[in-house]
Amino acid sequence: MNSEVRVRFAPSPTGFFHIGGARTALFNWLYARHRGGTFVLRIEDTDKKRDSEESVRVLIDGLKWLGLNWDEGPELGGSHAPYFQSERKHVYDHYLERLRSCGRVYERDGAVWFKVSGKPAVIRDEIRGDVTRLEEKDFVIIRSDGSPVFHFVNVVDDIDMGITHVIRGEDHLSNSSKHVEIFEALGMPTPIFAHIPLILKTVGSGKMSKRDQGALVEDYKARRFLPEAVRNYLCLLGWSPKDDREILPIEEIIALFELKQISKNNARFDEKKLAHMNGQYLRHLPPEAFASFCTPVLKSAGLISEKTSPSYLLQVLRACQEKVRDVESLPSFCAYFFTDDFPFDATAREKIFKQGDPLSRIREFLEALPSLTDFTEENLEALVGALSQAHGCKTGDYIHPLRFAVSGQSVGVGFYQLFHILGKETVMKRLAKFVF
RNA sequence: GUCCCGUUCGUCUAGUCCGGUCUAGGACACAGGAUUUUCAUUCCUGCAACAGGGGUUCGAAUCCCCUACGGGACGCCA
Repeated sequence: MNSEVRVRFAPSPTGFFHIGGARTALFNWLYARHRGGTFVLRIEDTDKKRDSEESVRVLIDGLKWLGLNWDEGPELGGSHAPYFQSERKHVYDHYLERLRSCGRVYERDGAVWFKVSGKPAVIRDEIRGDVTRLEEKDFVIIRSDGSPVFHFVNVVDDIDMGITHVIRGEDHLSNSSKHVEIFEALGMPTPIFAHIPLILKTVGSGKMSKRDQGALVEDYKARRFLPEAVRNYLCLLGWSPKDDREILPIEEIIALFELKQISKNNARFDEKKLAHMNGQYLRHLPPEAFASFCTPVLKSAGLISEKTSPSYLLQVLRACQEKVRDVESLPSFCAYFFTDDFPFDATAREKIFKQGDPLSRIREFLEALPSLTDFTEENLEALVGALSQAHGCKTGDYIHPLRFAVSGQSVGVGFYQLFHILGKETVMKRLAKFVF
C-alpha cells in the first residue's frame, strides 16, 4: 500500500508567471513538504499556438526564485518522464484506446468526443466538501488536428503520474465534473481535490489577470522584492496560521499547512501589504545579507564601482537598512553618499526656505565646525544642541537645512549618522558650496 | 441564461466543524500622538465588520431556509 502524497503544479507556458499560478504552486509545494511527499512540475504545453521555450523559462525562473523546488519535472527528470505534455503523445494514445474499447468515445467532425454518463459527478474536495455536479454535454478530448485537449491529458497524466491530490484554482471546480467522468470511465479512483480560492483584482471586479498591476512574479523579481517576503505574503492569501502571526519562517508554515484550513472565499490582492512585508523582511535581514542583496542594485545604478571602499559601503547600507522600504528606490535614497552630483528635491527646498533663516543656521554650524575635534555622532549632537541654545532656536532649525544642503533631501538616514558617515571633509565642502 | 462556489472592519484574516468564554481578536491601509531631528524606520492611540430577512434555541457570527450581492465555469484555451 503506497500512501505517499504526490501533488503537481501543471502550468501552461503562456509567457508570464501569474501570481495566482505562483500561489497554486506554493500551496502544492507546501502540502508536499508538509506530508513528506513528492512535488511534480508538469508543463502543459498542448496549445501549440502559444507555447514557447522562453515561456517555460519564465515559469522555471519564477519557481526557483520563490524557492519552490520540484522533485520531478523539467531539468531533473524523474520516474514518470517526460514532463512536457508535448512529448507524451504515446501515453495519451494508450489511454484513448482504453476509452475507445469501453465505448466512451466517438468521432464527429474529425474530432474525438467523450460521451458523458448522464450521472452527477461527485468531486471530493478537501476545502469545500463533496461537490456534486452534472456534466450534461459530451465534450472534445482530441481536436480534429489530432492534438489532445486539456481535460483529457490532465486526467491521463494525473493517473499516469500517480497524483494523489489535485490542488488548483477554483476556476477549475466546474471543470472537475468532466475530469471525474474521465477518471471513472477509465476505472480509476479520483484523486482528492482541493480547489483554492482565486485572487481578485486590487480594485474593480473579477479575478486578477496578467494585465493587472502587480500580477506577475517576474515583476517582483525585477523590482528587487525579497522572494521570501513575496512567498510569505502569498501564503497568507487563503491560509493563515490561526494565531495572530503573519510573518513566519517557511519551515513553520510547512509544519502547520493543512488543506482543510484553506479559506473558501476569494482574496483581493493588496500590494501595500506585500510592500509592508517586504520592508519588514528587508529590515530584519542580517546586515551582510542586506548588503550583498543591495550591492548589485547600486552597481547597476552606477553609484558604486570596484573602487568603492567596502567598509564605507557597508556603513552606508547599514544606515539605510534601518529605514528602507524597498530596494527598488534605494539608489535614489542614498545616491548622495556616493556622488557630489546629486539632485536637490524641489519640494524639500521649498519646505526648508519657507520659514526661518536656513542659510544663517548653516553658516553658524560651519563656523563652529573647526572646534569639533572628533566628528562623532555624539559630538555632532552636542554641537547642534549648543548652537540651538546659543541662538535661541530649535535643533530642527539646524538639522533640516543641514540635511538638505548635504543630501538634497528632507528625508533619509538618521541625521547625525548621515554626517558621521559622510565625514567632516565632505560635509564642509558641501555646506560651503551650498551657502556661498 | 444554466450550473457550481462563496459572503466577519476599506483590504487580508481569527472565531463557524463541537451555539454561551465575542461589549468579535490581529495585520495592512487611514487618522492622531511619541521618539525635546526629518520619516520611508520604531512605539502608542484611534477609526472600522458578523450582507438582509425568516426560522430552530433559554441563548446564533456560529445550525437550517429564502433573498440579495460577489466570484467562477459553461471553447476543437488551459
